[in-house]
Amino acid sequence: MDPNSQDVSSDVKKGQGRGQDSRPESKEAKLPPKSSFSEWYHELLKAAEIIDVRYPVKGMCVWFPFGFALRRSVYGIIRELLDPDHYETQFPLLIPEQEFMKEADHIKGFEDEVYWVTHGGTSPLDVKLALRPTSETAIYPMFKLWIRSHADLPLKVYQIINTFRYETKHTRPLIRLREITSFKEAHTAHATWDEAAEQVEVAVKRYAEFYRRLAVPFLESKRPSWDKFPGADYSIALDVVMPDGRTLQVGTAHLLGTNFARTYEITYEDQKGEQQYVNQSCYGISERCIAALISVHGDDRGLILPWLVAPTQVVIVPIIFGEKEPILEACRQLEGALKQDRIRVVLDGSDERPGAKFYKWELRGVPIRLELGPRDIKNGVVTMVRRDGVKKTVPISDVRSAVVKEAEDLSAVLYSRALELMKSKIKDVHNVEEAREQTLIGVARAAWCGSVDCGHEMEDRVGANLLGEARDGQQQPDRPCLICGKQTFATTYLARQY
RNA sequence: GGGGUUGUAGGGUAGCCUGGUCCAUCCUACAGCGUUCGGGACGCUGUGACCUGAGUUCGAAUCUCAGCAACCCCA
Repeated sequence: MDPNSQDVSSDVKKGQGRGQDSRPESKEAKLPPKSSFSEWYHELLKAAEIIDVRYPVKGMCVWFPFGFALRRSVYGIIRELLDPDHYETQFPLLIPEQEFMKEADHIKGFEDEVYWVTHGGTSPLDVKLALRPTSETAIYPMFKLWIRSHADLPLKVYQIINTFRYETKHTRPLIRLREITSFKEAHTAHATWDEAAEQVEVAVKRYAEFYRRLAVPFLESKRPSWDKFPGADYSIALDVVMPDGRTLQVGTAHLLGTNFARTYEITYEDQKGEQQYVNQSCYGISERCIAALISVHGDDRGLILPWLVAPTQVVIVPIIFGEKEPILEACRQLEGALKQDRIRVVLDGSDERPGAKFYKWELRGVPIRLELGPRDIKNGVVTMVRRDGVKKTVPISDVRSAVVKEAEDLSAVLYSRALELMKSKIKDVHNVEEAREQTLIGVARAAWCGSVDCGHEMEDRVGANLLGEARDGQQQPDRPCLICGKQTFATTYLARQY
């Protein structure tokens, strides 16, 4: 007897009764559809065991082991991209008040969001200590000590650490947190402004490569002056368009010039023997990159992870009929072969039924599933199913190469699908009314003369934020600024932001 | 910043309006045993909860206040 049909009939009966019996189709807590993005997102983080939001402090979450494994492989890419010319370091969490309060613009940007340590045990501290909301004020006093001459430049360091911000807006797991657990911040010092500015470009290129490997397309803008990093000359930002049309800032690079160097007296002796201020840049990525990764690729069934970062890249599901051992043995051999290629493979030998395993591993985004049953063994083949649904039968002798090829194809498919989706959510607009409508469902691209007044007015009248001057758009012909009508070739993105 | 909603086993819920029937309902999960296994198996047995604190009351999951936490909407 098919248990499903049993269930359906009992539901029909009960369905006419009260709401309590509304456990229809879903035998198990299923994911809400991705079209209900917010619910889907929260449910997926829990169901796929990325983040446990139940920790009893607002805005602070726990990484599940699976989520942490994902974090590890994602941040492994960042390390790989930075390590050739950056040193990884670590600076303290606590910053003394005097250091923190030195840079006026910087303080103004963060003062309402800083947690303060005021006591050691029961004794009040003489010097209050700030929990870093970001580490400029921890790092730069040390830069002053480390940098003596032009031979010490350029200096490039990064650290992957937690930061704390007392967010007053609603917190969201991975997106808006009071403890950012995975802030990768890089800090560089250079002899000249131009070199520092060039470093900002290098940083953006590295980040572009990073997101390319995650198969996540993004927008690149120069933030408007009122939205730049506190203490920066300018800021470049990357934004991902989320499924609901809002944008998520997933990376920033700031040109600090000599602003901090003057405050912290970071100088070097140039070739003529004169003291000069260094020029600095800094750039950061946080766990928002994982929020973007999850949100862009996932579907109604759960995560879809690119091969490169999937904690489990291949799952082998034995299909057992009758004799158990020969089938398991064949699976173990397959597992061993894949492990030789350093593929992250799991043989699911639990006594759940195959269907249940399929759903479970799909939820976790495993890119490739291999099924091995008596029929396959008899024919000398393996059934291979890609996470996006493509199903094939391959000779067991070819499995290793076939897996690698499918993995590459899947990444390519993910990227092009994500890119198409992003493009479909961006539209050129020619007046405020169009902009307002478009930003309800996606991103608007509009002409902006670049003046602060027009910018603010545009934000007010459209009811969305200016992401800033688009740096990745195709050259636009001159068009009239949405507000003042002045001809300009500059383009800005407008969006509702997370 | 403003407004709203909510907090009952690991997850989802019923009960709350109208206090006693509740050592709290159902689904799921989990543990043990057995039969199973090509898309969410079944049977039997078992485990597990009223957010925290104060108050009202003979009596509080239920009413009041405060705290903590979560979600939604608007700026």
